[in-house]
Amino acid sequence: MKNHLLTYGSFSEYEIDKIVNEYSEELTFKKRDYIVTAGEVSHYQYFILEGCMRGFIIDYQGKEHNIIFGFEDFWFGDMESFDSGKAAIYNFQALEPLKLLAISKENWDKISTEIPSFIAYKCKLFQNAMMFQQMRIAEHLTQSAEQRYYNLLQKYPDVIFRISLKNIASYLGISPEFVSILRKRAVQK
Amino acid sequence: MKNHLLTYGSFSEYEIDKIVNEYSEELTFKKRDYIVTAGEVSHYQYFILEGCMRGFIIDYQGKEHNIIFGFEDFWFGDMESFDSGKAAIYNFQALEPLKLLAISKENWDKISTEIPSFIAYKCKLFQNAMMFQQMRIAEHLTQSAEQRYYNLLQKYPDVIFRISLKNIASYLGISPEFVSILRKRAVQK
DNA sequence: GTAATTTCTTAAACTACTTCAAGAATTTAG
DNA sequence: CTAAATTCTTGAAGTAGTTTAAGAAATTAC
Repeated sequence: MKNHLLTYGSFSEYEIDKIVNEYSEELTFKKRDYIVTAGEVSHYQYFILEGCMRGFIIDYQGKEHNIIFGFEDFWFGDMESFDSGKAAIYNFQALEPLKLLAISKENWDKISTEIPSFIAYKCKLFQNAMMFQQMRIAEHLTQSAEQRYYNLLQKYPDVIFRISLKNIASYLGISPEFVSILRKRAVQK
Repeated sequence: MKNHLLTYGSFSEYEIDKIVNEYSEELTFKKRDYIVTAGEVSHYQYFILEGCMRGFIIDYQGKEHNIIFGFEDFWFGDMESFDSGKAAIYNFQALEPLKLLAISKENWDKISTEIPSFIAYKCKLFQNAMMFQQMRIAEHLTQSAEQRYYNLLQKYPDVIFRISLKNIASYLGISPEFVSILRKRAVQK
């Protein structure tokens, strides 16, 4: 996390130490464990030290839809629940054994007041997240399922080794069967 | 804009005055005018005082896809171009006669250093934008075209009076012809 | 190490939505 | 006020992607 803080923000050694060692706690989860469950209130923000996870939403039919994947050096959490104290709408689940740093709402607020440059850091992260999501919407509007699949593989070639076809399909908004067909097509070419 | 600054940030009268009167310039655009053109560098962030606009992207076939609409009290701009100085990828075009406040990169940076609480304000805005986009992705993954259309009408009933069917269709990622069919269906019920 | 569970593949039938085309209605421009 | 341009509607034909079902392959669990 130290590297990440230094890359996206400007902190003193002392401040970094405070954030990482005083205000964060290290947590581990097994594969398939839930870090955040929709319907429950989430009081933490999480930073991935090791492993990967998915964030998903459950629709009115009970189907799961992946909204996001997170790998090393990635912040996540149900921001809305964290801020408002209302029930989370997203689920976050470990796809590999996960090692996280967790910061409670209480400590998060302390950091924000005690370390002014943390706000600029947050700002940068939200901005990046916003631009990322906007690009993802653009991709949904401009590309076919097939194009979205190849686009993902090209942008994140290693994803395929860590995320199951089923989860990739869900993230892209395609049925797993159709991804299977696309794979076959690619082989035949 | 003053109201918006006070709602989402905490500023003194003096600071607000400085932002609005010293660092912003008022611009007007006619309907169909481009505020930002993809391919050109954009050095401004814009705040809508009156009117509405669309942000869109052009795909490899030359087709336009609406990414966003903005009404009164809305900030917009090609954030990526503004930040990096590279060419914008989004177009922004007036859908009604537009009255804007524009803040140049230079002044934007001045505000950020001279008025510390502006960063927290920005942070809040980016966070809201991020959550909004995330919800939009969730809607694309969980809902059919028909559901997305009704969902939009329910959430923003007045949109229909200000935005053409064609532009609504583009925003939802549906063909205008199909929206026409949906409208007919709704009337028949 | 074996049974149980989950993931992936394949194929056939289906459908939500698109594309194309052409006319009607509305808006814009001079 | 009229012509030109754009937007909206309707219908018919087409297709990208879904659904269902069932077996094969891989992974998980004890």
